[in-house]
Amino acid sequence: MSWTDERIDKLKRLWEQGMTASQIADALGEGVSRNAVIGKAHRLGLQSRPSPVKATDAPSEAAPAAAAAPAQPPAPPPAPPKVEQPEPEPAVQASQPSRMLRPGTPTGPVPPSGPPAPPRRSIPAKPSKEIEGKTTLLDLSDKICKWPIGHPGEPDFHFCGQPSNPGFPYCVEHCAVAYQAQLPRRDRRPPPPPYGAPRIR
DNA sequence: CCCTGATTCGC
DNA sequence: GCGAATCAGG
Repeated sequence: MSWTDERIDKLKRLWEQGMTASQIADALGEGVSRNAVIGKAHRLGLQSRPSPVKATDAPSEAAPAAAAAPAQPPAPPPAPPKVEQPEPEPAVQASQPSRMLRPGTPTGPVPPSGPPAPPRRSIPAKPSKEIEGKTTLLDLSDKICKWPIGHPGEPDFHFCGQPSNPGFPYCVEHCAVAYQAQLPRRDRRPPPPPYGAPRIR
């Protein structure tokens, strides 16, 4: 397949929107590889994005040096999984599964001392939600609606937290928002995907 | 293993 | 110009 203006345009938009090369690749359709996307993106002079590999660092010997501070984490907001066209909705999402949602190394309580901790009860270590009243990153599971409320970085950013629609990352309510085929508004079926709805892929 | 983007190089 | 193969880090 060739790079028509149309496809190039789509590539640009999606790339700048923060989609990964492979996501863009299969968004562009069959016969487009991740490499093709990356190659084209580079040839187009699109802004390179944080790569896992950034070698080309040749410090001779003494080279501790403070690593550059990551001003902005490389997690721009891809939109929630629409079935078809992107549409300005909650333009925020916890996109990739565990990889991106991973809270990172537990910086938590440091077990300092020798004596083995006696079995504590009475305080189930599950403060965040019950106390905060908000569903945070740490509360998420496959049973919890991960629909973002607010925007990442904002102080009160949290997640919906309702029981998720089994098989879906969101509750029924938000599934209805997230999964919308681009159909004429007339015959757009109002009800959200029911249990066991076929997964789109 | 999976993923990521970057680069190379034959076509 | 294109993209598979390869590289290299997460």
